[in-house]
Amino acid sequence: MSVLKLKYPFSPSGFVAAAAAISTTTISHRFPCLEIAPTPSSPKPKHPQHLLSLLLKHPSQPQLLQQVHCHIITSGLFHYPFNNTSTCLLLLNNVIRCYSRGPSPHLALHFFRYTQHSHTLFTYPSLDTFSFAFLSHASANPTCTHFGTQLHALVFKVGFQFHVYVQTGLLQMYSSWGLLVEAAQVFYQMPHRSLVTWNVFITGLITWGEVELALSVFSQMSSRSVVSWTLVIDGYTRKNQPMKALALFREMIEVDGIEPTHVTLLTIFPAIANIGCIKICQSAHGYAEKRGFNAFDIRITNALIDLYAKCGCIASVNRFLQELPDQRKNLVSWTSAISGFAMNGMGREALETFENMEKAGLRPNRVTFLSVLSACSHGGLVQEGLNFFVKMVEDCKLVPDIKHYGCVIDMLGRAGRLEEAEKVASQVPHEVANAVMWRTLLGACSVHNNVEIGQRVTRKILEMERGHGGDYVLMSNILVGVGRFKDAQRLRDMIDKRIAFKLPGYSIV
DNA sequence: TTAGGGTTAG
Repeated sequence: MSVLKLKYPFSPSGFVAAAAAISTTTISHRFPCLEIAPTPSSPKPKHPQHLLSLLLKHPSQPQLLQQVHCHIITSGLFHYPFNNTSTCLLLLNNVIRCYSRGPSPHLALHFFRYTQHSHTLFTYPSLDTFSFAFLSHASANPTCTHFGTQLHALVFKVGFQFHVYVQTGLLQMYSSWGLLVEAAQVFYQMPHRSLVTWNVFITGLITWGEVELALSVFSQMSSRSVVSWTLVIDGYTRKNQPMKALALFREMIEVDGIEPTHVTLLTIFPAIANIGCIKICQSAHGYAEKRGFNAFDIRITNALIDLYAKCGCIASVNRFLQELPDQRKNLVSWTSAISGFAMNGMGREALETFENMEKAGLRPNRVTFLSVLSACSHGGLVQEGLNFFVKMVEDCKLVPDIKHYGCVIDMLGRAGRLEEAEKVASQVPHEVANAVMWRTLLGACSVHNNVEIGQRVTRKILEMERGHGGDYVLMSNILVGVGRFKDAQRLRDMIDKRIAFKLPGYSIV
């Protein structure tokens, strides 16, 4: 279950021992920081209250945050014995918090290392519970395991091992690393847990695929919020168990009397799409409409466009496009409609929608191009598709990923232009090429009975993956198509020898 | 202070 190993064995005593092993001097040695002390040439430090006000007013402006960070360091602000050190601590905490919520949370750790310098006012004993909660939030990614582990040790050293916010932060940190055993240890050793603590633990379990465990934890909660319900519903949606997700959704409303939020609806829609039942889709739409969700929230409307398309009801997609004013439509609205036309084989309508989107002044992104390429592929619009690929790269300067290449290969392959498809596949950058891309081409070789390319492609696939039984079956079918029955049988025999797996197909219709 | 997913190849 765990993907990473703790440096110290988990147990409170283990951490206390680890904490004891890390003395003050060791900490500053491990956190080398800038040796900056105020000099006559240093800029005059602004009052910490001023910097704090700026941060609180604009908490999500990365440039401002970095300027405050820079000013604190270059002015040596934390070296001055200000009277009101609590303001300085507030400033320090808010810098860490803003970094932890932004795109570069590791910068919070760089900043923290600076404050660990022996000449600053803030060495770890003066930090408060807020500092530790924000620091563990900033460490919640797998690149920060070394720092986070030491942070846990520090928590023991300063005596916050029973503080709900601090421990919830550590729980989230371990969960984000996939260290669910350690997360469980933190969770079960907490004498008091908040609702958020439970939800953080459930989130961690679901993120790493432990949905049944998550449900078990969920069932132990004395009171559950809509967030708790949404989390487990989402877990079952992701696990491809849409009926279970729907059953939980109903139970939430009928048994616990909890009203869904927009997030709950956004979670339940993919489950309904997975079932593909238009009746349930209409019922969910009616529910959202009645509660006023889609009148105000474009995300709900976009998700409904996607849902109707996945249930095969393209008339409703058209109705949304007509009734939704262009001012309300955003890129996701247009892209969802294009993707909907694509998956329903309506290439021309997808292209027309793309044109309308551009007329409305929106610039396509990579997902839009992927949808339109898929539309061209399914609609047999090869030249148009190739033009779109060129437009994406040359006009819009977007770098294609494996899915875009996959679409182009599929498009050429379906049209029987196998040599060109093979050429594109062989030119895909090595670092992004995958077996799926070659498998797409092998499917096209099977449709067009091309043994020569089929054999080359099969070799390519087997160099990458050997356990996918469908590849042997496809190639074997190609050989049967040209009467090479013995070769076909030999390939089928390889499925057993190489322990490849092929789930037999079935139909309930 | 801490929690929950709008669109993405085959």
